[in-house]
Amino acid sequence: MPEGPELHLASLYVNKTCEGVVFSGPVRKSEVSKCSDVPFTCEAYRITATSRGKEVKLTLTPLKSDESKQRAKAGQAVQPMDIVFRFGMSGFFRLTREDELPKHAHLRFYSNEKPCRVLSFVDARRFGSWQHNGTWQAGRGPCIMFEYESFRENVMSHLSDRAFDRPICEVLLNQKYFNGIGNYLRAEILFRLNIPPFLPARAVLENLESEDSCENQKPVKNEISDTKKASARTKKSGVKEETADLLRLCHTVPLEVVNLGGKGYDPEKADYSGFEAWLRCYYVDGMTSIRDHNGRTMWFKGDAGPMAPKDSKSPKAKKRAKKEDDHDYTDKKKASRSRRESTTKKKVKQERMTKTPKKAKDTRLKETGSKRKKTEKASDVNTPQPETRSNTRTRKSSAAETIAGPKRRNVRGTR
DNA sequence: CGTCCACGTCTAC
DNA sequence: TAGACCTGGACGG
Repeated sequence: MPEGPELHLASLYVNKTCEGVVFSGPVRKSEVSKCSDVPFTCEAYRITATSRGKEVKLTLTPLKSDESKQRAKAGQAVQPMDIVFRFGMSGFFRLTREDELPKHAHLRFYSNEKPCRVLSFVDARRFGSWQHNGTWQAGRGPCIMFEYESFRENVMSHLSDRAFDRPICEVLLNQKYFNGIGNYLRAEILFRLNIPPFLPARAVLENLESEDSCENQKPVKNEISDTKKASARTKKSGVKEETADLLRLCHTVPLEVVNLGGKGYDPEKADYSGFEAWLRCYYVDGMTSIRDHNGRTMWFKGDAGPMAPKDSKSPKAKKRAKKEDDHDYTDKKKASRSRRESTTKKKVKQERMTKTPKKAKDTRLKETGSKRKKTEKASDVNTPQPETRSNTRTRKSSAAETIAGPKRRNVRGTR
């Protein structure tokens, strides 16, 4: 879930699903999580959420009652508490019944309902984190989506910062200036403007206005617009996109994802196809990809630009699958695209660009030998898990999803 | 089975 | 500027 739009969608999800829900008791943490315990307990409290860039803040608000003194005495919270979350690569929130806790539910808030429900912070890879009594992380810039003017000002007034010595695609991941932009957004944004990703950032930015020249057109807003959208579609890349500059697209492109109304980037979910169809560049068949200086895959089309890594390594063009898992709240199915499929063309390109494909940082360790670490893993959730898939793993690729499942994607040049 | 890859930070040499 | 931190899906043998 984790770029600006997904974080914001997560906050909307919490506000929507937890509206009117009364939570009760202590906040509970999984055994495996290394994040701090959250010292909050209360007979009755509510949960609301806000987002800023790549962070979400939950506010736990105790309900009023006459006996606040007694409560305070009993160690119960009286004051609200804020908890600030970062999602890492895999974090999200989910409200479920207590007997259906998701795997990797590392922080949990229990309702006082009859069949109890639980709001969980779920994070398979555990790169996410939280901080109680937290504030927005110092050093992160204004939100690209909801603090647009100050975001823009913050960039334009700091162009002398050495941070802008780097290629534009790498600077776009600098959260001090682009709080909310992540790997798919940088690709989509640069693609819209046809900007070679490895142009020097300062050169790309220095001629932009400090104030948005498109000011009149106002932010994209959460307009669940009516019917005019259809026509706007047809003449896409009309005025708007052509006059919009890079900084403005850092604002509008993420808001497009919010307005898609799904979950954003989340291949596991049923409504991923809407997001997938929205992507024009990232992971799209026919586009080029190389690794930037930090080992992150940059997707683009055409010229890479002068600051491209010399020995440039292009990652293997892998395919991606969406699995049909349907336990979703909104089941709006769509025909799944088959856009990232054939790799034939890319292979040729790879041959040219690839020297020694460096391994993903992510995985390098395992392979370089270091044997298995000690940690005999405790169950992720301290709730007993029905350990259905023990070591007798069956390849499950054939059941459930054959109908419209992954097979589709592999359609090669059948055109 | 093993390898590669993934929406992101962090901190240590 | 490398690693470290993690799990799991897709794919290849």
